[in-house]
Amino acid sequence: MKYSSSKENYIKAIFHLQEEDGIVTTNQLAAALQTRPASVTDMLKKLKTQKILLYEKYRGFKLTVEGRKVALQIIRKHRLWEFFLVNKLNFGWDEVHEIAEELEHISSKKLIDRLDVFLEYPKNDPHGDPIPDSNGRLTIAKQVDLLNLPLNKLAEVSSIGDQSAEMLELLTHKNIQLGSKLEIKKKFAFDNSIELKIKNQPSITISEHVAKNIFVKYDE
Amino acid sequence: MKYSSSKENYIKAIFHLQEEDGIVTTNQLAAALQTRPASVTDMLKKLKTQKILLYEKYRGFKLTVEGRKVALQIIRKHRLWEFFLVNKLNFGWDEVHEIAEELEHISSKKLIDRLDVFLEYPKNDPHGDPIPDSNGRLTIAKQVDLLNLPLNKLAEVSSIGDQSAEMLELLTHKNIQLGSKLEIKKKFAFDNSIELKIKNQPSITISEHVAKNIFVKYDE
DNA sequence: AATAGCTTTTAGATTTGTCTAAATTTTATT
DNA sequence: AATAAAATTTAGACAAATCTAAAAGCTATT
Repeated sequence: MKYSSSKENYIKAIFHLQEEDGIVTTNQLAAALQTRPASVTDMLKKLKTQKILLYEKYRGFKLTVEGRKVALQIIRKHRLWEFFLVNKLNFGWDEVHEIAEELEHISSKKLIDRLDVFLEYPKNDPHGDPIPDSNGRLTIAKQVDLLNLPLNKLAEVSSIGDQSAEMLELLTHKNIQLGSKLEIKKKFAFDNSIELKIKNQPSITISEHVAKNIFVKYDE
Repeated sequence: MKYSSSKENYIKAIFHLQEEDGIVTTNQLAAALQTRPASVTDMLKKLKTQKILLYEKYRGFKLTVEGRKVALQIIRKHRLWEFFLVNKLNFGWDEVHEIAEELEHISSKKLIDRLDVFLEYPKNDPHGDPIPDSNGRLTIAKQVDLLNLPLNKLAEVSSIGDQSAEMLELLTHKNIQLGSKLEIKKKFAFDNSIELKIKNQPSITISEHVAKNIFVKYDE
């Protein structure tokens, strides 16, 4: 089934608020969507007839199983596009949200699955949020800093602790970015420095201080 | 200024019909957009007040300079996205049109210019149609077959004459695709075979028969 | 348990883009 | 030049998404 951009925005907003607060209210939703409570009520009724939502007036609402599925597909698209914008088109992670808000409404499922392949199945978007897979499943991957990543375990850079200009300079120089796939080849007990290999790149060495500030995710 | 998807579709359709037939009629436009003549009239009035269109009822209409500019930006987006879909996401050139119809309405100009950089400024979309540049200019590039491309002149594959399975197999094997940038390194007078170098790839040799069926564009 | 103060919903409009059916204008044909 | 045929426009409606103002329903406090 296809939904209008507007409906998709409601579905996504309800999903996010539900995650955070458990219960979502009309006023909250109106605030999140920058619209009026009356408009929200109108839309809730429509979503109810489309079985996206369980809704009884004055008594609250929440997404159905189907509604959650739709929400996760939209979130998948949003986050994959964000990853694309940052890692392929060199946008800064602070400037991609708005563009992804538009791109997430492009309907082709095939497009998004091909994009996923092209991007090599990233696990997290540039803000570190997890990307649902093709079936809408959110893999709960472990997030650890590089000091705690087991040897030879393939992992993906998911967030950076220290975002100072100095740290970013270092990361740029070593060509480490969000989404980089890497594994640790050696840990030196002497100074806790680490030798690691990023996919398609020669091995590099980083200090304990740097390793502490790079967080990665991996399966299992 | 921003225009709705619907308006953009009208603007683009008028531009294309104008190119082909010189004069565009209400009925033609209705047919092209799969809508009714009455709806077209309604929209023409709106486009007129927005100065996209010169329009006098019953007497015809055509795009203003501004309208043509808008049209070219939409076409630029459409064709760049098509190129992306075929060359990066491995879609067939016959399955990209519909997806590009959606993508062309994404508004960010910065996005499209970055995409252009990422794709290395392709001159033609997968159907061989020229891609307007960032300023909306359509470079009228020469299109010639490989036999007639001057030595050491950088050119871009823009269309394929013989689209048989055998030809496509050969092109796939030699890694020649629409959009490939290449130059001719040597022409052998003996059998008219050609040695050419595709960007980032080792040199290859092709026969006269193949060369005759590969069309390229280049500047000047 | 009454009521004041929120929250939510309804009623009635508005905008955008579309439609049908009827009217108008242009054009083509006799 | 008159009229038949075709093209175009108008008039009036409708669906989607939104709004304002007013009504209705909750809930919290006395």
